[in-house]
Amino acid sequence: MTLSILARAEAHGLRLTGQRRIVAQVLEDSDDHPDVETIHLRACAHDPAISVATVYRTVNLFEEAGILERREFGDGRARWEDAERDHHDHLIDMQTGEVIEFVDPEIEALQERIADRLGYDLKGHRLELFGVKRK
Amino acid sequence: MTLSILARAEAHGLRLTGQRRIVAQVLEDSDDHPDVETIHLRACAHDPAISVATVYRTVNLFEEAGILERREFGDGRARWEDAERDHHDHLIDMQTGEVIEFVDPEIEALQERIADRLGYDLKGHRLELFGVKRK
DNA sequence: ATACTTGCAAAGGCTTTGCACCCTA
DNA sequence: TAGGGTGCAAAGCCTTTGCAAGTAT
Repeated sequence: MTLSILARAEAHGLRLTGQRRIVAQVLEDSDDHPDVETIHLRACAHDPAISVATVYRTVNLFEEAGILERREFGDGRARWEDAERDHHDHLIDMQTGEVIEFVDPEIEALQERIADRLGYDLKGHRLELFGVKRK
Repeated sequence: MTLSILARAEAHGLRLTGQRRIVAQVLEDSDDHPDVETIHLRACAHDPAISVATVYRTVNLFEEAGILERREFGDGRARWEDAERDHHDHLIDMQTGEVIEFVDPEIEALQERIADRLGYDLKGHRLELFGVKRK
């Protein structure tokens, strides 16, 4: 079972303000990897008064609590997603910025093996493949 | 055989100014993944008058020419390295920012297979594993 | 009631760019 | 010489932060 973002925030003892509930809901409803600007835009649909600063503070807070994960796809801004989503990796189209999610069973094993070889712990690991779509 | 950065710049018809020669030399001599600030610092050892703006313009120019490759390790600034270095991947310590280079033959095959499956061309591909060192 | 949160606007860090001057080919 | 390059400082973007006012517990 997986608790909702809000439930996990509460479990972490975080204060549940109206703004945090909204940001949590927005990310709960997102299947993509929204940046702060996008999250803010979606949050404004619930409460037009919410500020970008609060969105920044909330996602950072949730990240520290292990509720969200920050992604960097090379376009200079952070993307966010629920840390409890099923593990998957990303393929980024360096020309269009498009993000493809995929799962490959071998990658799981490979990542562990490499981390092991190098003495690293890949909890919360990610794989990023950068490429361009074939014509 | 692999031409020097400077030789490749010349081959691309780029104008070889004093500043570009220096930036090329600095990167030729670098075994790490310097950011612009670091490149500028090293360049100043050759010519204290070189400006950061020129370093930015030069690395971007060299990237467009396929001479250098830009890396993003999640710390908000770009790192640069010779595009002709032997292919390798990176493991980034998310706590210290340390960058480990490594090569794994299976990754080569895996990357190709995944790219193939997804219809992508991974020329100039990269793998980034994010983790923290085991205690 | 108190400690924490928010909005606003200013500031920070990295990168790009306009402009006048300078230099390579 | 002519077209491109450089330095400087200003501006752009994304993100963080100081402060006064507001709010969850």
